Amino acid sequence: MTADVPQSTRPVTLEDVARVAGVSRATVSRVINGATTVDPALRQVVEQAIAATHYVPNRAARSLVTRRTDSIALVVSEQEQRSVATPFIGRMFTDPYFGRVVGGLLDVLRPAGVQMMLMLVDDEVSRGQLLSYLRQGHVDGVVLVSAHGADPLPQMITETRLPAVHAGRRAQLTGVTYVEVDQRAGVQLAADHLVGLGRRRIGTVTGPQDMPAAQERLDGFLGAMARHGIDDVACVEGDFTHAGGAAAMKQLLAGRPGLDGVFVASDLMALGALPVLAREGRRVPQDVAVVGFDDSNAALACDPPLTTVRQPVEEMSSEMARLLLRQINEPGLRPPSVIFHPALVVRESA
Amino acid sequence: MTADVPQSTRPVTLEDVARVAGVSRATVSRVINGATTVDPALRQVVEQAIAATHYVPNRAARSLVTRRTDSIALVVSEQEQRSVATPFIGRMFTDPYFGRVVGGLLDVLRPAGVQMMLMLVDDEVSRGQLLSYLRQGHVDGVVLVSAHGADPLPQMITETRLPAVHAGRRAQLTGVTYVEVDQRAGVQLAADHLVGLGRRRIGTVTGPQDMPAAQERLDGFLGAMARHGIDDVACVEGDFTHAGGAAAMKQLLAGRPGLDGVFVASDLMALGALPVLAREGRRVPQDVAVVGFDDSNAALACDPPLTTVRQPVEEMSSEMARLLLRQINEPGLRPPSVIFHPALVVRESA
DNA sequence: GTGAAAGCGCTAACAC
DNA sequence: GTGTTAGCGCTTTCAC
Repeated sequence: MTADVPQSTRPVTLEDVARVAGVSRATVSRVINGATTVDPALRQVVEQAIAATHYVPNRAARSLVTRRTDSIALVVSEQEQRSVATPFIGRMFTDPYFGRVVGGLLDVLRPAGVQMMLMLVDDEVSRGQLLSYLRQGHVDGVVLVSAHGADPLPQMITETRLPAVHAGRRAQLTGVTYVEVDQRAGVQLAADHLVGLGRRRIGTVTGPQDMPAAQERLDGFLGAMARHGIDDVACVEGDFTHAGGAAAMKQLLAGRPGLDGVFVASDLMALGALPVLAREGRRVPQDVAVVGFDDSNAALACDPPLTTVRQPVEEMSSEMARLLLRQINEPGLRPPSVIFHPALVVRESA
Repeated sequence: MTADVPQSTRPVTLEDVARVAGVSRATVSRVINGATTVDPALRQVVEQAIAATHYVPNRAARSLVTRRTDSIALVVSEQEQRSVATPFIGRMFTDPYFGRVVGGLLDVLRPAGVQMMLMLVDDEVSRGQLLSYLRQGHVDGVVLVSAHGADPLPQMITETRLPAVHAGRRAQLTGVTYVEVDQRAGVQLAADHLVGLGRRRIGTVTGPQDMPAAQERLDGFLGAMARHGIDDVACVEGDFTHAGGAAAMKQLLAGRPGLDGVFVASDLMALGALPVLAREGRRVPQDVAVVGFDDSNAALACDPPLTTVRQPVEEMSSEMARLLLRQINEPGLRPPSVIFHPALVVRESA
C-alpha cells in the first residue's frame, strides 16, 4: 500500500505531484501532456508520483490557459410546444432518431476524450441563453440538430464563429459544414420500388411540412412518381410520430380506398400505419405495398418487416463528430460537407 | 451607436469592463454576480459598460476560484452490447424512457442555469474514464440512470463524494438519494384491475430480469396475483423493446392459448404485443385484457388505447434535478429519497 | 532536458 | 460601498 497519500480533503494539485516526484511543476505538466522532451527516468518517477497521489488535473485551470474545454455542445432546436396537455419539454428527445444521433456522436467523441453537453433551444429566451453560453467559451464546438425550417439559430451559431456542424442541408444557407442524406435519391428509390412492383394507386404519409427534410421527401417523391407518369398521389401529413402515422394512414385510406402502394416518410410512422391497414382488411404487401424511410429499429419491429430507405444516421452523426473535431483541431479549416447515399432495404412490406 | 468597442480579437475581460466603467474589477464582479452592496448609480454605469463591450464572463476562470461549474452529468450506465450487428452504442438512448428523463431534468436545470453533460458508461474503460472525469471536478453533481442490477457504478460514484441522485431504488444500497416509482404498488393496481374484470387466466410479459425494476414488477405482480388466489401466471421475458414485446407475446400465446388477461411490463412492449394478439384472432379487451406499464406516448399510440400503470417519469426526473441542486447548494445535505405513487390509467385495452 | 516565473480571468477576503 | 490584493491550478515561454 502506498502510504504517502495525504488523507487531507484538499485536492491534489500539480504542485503536490511535483513535490512528491522531486521535480518542477513544468516537468509534471509535460509528462501529463505527453511531451516528448522528458527524460524517460524522470518520466517514470513522475508517473509513479501521479499514481501515488491519485492526481487528476483540474480542467478549469487547464481551460483557463489553453482556451480549450474538450467538450462540445449538442444543440437541439425545436419549436416551442409546451401546453397544459404536454407540460414537459423535448419532443425530439423521445424520437428514436435522436437516440441514434447521440450514439453516433458518442462513438467518435468518447475515444477522443471529448465530452458532450446537451442543450435544448425552444424559445427566444433559451436561444439567448444558448448563445451567451457558447460565447462564454465553455465548449469548443457545436453540433446542431434543428428540425424546423424557419429557425434563426443556425445563422446565429455561425455568427459565434465557433466550429460547428449542422445535421441537415439547411446549413448550406449559412455556409456551415453539414451532413445529410440525399433525401431525393432516397425517395426516388422508394418510388421506383413501388412502381416496379406494379403499384399505380399511390399514397404517401409525409412528415411535418415545416421541416425541410420532410418537404424534400414529399417533393422528391412526387417528382419521382411524376416521372413514372403518376400524378395523382394522395398525400396526408403526419408528424413523424407513431400515433401520427396511424392517424394519417387512416385518413389516407378513407380518401383513397383503392390504394395499392404507400410511401411513409418515416419508419416510426409506418409502425403506426401498418396496423391500420391490417384493421381495414388490407394485406401487406399483397393489397398494399408499404415503403418506409430511415431503417431504424422500428422497421424490424413492423409486421411485416418493413421495406424501407436506409438513412445511416449513426454513421452520419459519427461523421459530424469527426468533422467537428477536425475544425476544432485546425482552426480556420472549413471541412467540406458530406452527403450520404441512401439505400433501399427490401424486406416484406413491399 | 456605442463606439468604444475594440474590434480586437482578444476576448473582453472583467478588466476591460472595469476600465470602461471607471471602476475596479471587484465592483464589476459584484454587479455580475448580483451582489446587493453596489451603489445603484455605479451599477448602472457598469451595466452599460458590460453591454458596450459585449462582455461575457469566462467560466473556466470562474470555476477555478468558485470550484463550481454550474453543470451536472447525466450518466447512463448500460451493459456492453456492441456487436457486428449493432456496432453503435447507446441502446438506452433510443428508449422513449430516456427522452422523458432528459425532458424532466432539463425542465428544472435550464431555469437554474445548470448545464447537462451526457455521459455513457458501458464497459470497464468508460467507467474508469467517467470516474476520472468526475474527480476532475468538471461537474457539480451527477444523475445516474443505471439499468442493470450488477452495476458497480453506483457504489463508485458514491465514493467520489460528489452530490448524486440515482434513478431507481437500487441506490438504497449505497445510501445515495434516489427517486423511484413504487413498482409493487403499480403492479398491484394492474393485477387488481385484471382480476376485477373477471380475468383468471393470466399471463405477463416481463422486462429483462437482470434489471431490478423489471424484477420487482414481475415479483410484485406474481405476489398480487397469488393474493387473489391465482398461482399459475404464465411468464415470458421481454427486453423492453417494441419487437421484444411482440416476440414475447407470441410465445406467451403459444404456451397459453386460453389467456384472458395480460400484464405487459412496459408500454413499448405492449405496443408490440397488441398486433400479435390481433393477428392471432384475439379481440382486446373482449377476449384478452391488456394492461401496460409507464403511461408513455406509446400507450396512446396503441390500438386500442392502452390501459396502463402511470409512472410519472418527467415529474420524477424533475424531482431528481431538484434534489441534486439542493445537495449542490447545501453541501453535506443528503435529502431524503422520494418514492412516487403510480396510478392506473384506464383506457380501452382492459 | 529542466526549472523559474509569468499569467490565463475571475472571486473573495480584507482594508479603507 | 468600493478598491486592493492574493490566489484558484495550470501551461508556457524563456533561461539555463
